[in-house]
Amino acid sequence: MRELHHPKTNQLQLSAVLYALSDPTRLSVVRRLAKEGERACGTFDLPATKATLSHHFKVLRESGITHTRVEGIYRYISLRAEDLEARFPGLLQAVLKASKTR
Amino acid sequence: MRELHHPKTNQLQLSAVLYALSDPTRLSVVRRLAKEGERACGTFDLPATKATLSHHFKVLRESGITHTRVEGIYRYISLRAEDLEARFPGLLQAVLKASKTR
DNA sequence: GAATTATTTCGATGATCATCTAACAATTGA
DNA sequence: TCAATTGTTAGATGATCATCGAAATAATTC
Repeated sequence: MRELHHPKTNQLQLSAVLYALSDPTRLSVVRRLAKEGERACGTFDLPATKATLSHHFKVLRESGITHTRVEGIYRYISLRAEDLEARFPGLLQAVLKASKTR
Repeated sequence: MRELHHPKTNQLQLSAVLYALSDPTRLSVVRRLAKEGERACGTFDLPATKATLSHHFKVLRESGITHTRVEGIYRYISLRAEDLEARFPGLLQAVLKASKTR
């Protein structure tokens, strides 16, 4: 298995995080993770092909918003909520709250 | 003078706001406005041509982050801090705070 | 080992973006 | 009216992006 790259908490870039969150599909993923916790890649019901979703998961992971855990045939994605809170206090909660007011 | 378009507070789109803030040049503008208040377009000391800055000011205005006031030969830009707080509570403050930790 | 399942990667496409120069528009002051 | 100042707009360019289908990778099961 290839090693998956996860940036360290103190290396997270605000611009990259904001950019990642600015895409509606990726924000949907983040919301789902916040509400329901860790999920396998294939369990998001979103209007995009698996190739497109894989791309979005990569953007989220490389920006430091999510963590991907490989287990057998699956890849489980989770929010790096504590890391985000440590690096950018209040940001994730504000975005999640804002994302509810459509 | 042309009328400048400013979206209403309840129409602000989270995606557009996050996207606008994800650009380092635009974030610099927002930080300056937050710290020093209303400024004319030409008084930002940023490494870009006036055409490029004008583009960034437009993105900020159309996302609802800033307000542009025309006065004579100048255009004064200010943060719509109250509107942002009303629509997306805590978001601006979290971003501003995060932008200090390089 | 072959088939199945989950996901990534490759290669392509059309769209959007930041950036620039140059031209334009609007206001003010001489 | 002319010149100077401030800022926008037009048009172009190269880069990046979201998206897709198809091929590839990796793990599991038969």
